[in-house]
Amino acid sequence: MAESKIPLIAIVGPTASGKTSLAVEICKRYGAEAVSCDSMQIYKGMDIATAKPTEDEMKGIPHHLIGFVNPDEPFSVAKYCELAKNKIFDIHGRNKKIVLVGGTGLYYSSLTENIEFLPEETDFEYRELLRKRAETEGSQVLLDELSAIDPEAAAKLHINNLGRIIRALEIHHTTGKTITAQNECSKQTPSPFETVTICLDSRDRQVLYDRINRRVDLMLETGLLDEAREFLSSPLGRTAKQAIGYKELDPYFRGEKSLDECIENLKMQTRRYAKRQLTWFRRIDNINYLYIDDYANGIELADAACDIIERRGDFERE
RNA sequence: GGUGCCAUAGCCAAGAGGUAAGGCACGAGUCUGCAAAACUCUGAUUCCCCGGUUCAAAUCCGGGUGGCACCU
Repeated sequence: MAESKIPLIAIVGPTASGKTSLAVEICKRYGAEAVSCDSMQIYKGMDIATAKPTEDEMKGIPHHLIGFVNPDEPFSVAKYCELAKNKIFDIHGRNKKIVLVGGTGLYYSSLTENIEFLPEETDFEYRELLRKRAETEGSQVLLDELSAIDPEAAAKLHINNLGRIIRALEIHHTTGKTITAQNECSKQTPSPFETVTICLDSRDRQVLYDRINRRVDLMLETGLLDEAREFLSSPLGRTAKQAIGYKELDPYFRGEKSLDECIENLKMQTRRYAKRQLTWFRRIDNINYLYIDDYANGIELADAACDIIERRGDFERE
């Protein structure tokens, strides 16, 4: 049974932990292709802020699902999973191995756990309606309504988490099922993948934070300001506009804050993002941790990664 | 040298005799169609130091130390 599954190597971890270079090294060793698992690198442009791998960094390894969506288009986990699955089947069909690489925990989990998304689950107008009702009647009214149809879901939601309360009601509205039941249904089909996951982290948090700070400085040196100026002046979808790296610089362009203040804030937001990423991966079982401060260089780190990968027996080096 | 103001958590900061607000950061956590988002939890046995007044002092008084401002 397990043999019919597609073996997947996944490299995850917080931003600036070195996923890209490790993934490229692993791809080289196993003759694999890289599939991105990143909610922001999917967009065209946005190269510097999202730290997209450059041609140089890719070292000839094909990278998929990077830079193919316009920033004014909304995107979603559901779309990601559909595209990623197709990509993986395609690569596997060509008898190549796959390395999934990226730091978007939701995308990673949904793909590897094979969460099923149905086509009729969204209704933006209804969402808007609920949002207006929350303004006039208060969130508690909506939470109470949810409690009446799905007490389990309501019990787990905090009153301030309006977005999730609305989503739970929206699902009931569009599918007739509670979100609790719906979530149960969405994980009925077993995953077609057999995944070995490696999460990069640092034993000393400061090591990671120093890398983040340095990388932001590097982004500035390579033209982040120009990219941000252009980004902020073009139409944006609701996903892309959340990217870290542009909105933090906006107060500077508007003359409201000094550049230094904005840069400090950008670094801080990036550090906090890294922390949330770690929280996400921490609660997933069967993740192998590799600590970047345990290794002298990328080769040693890749050797350690290969040891973990080969223990599973699905992979042979080329 | 003189005068005035200030000193509260890592940072910003309220409190003005009745037993230490709040914000940010840090740390931890939640997560099923916006996820680089959104949301939750968490910190001072003590208010620069010493002494005094008082049933009671971060709050009042005296002295010291440090900072800022102005004057000579």
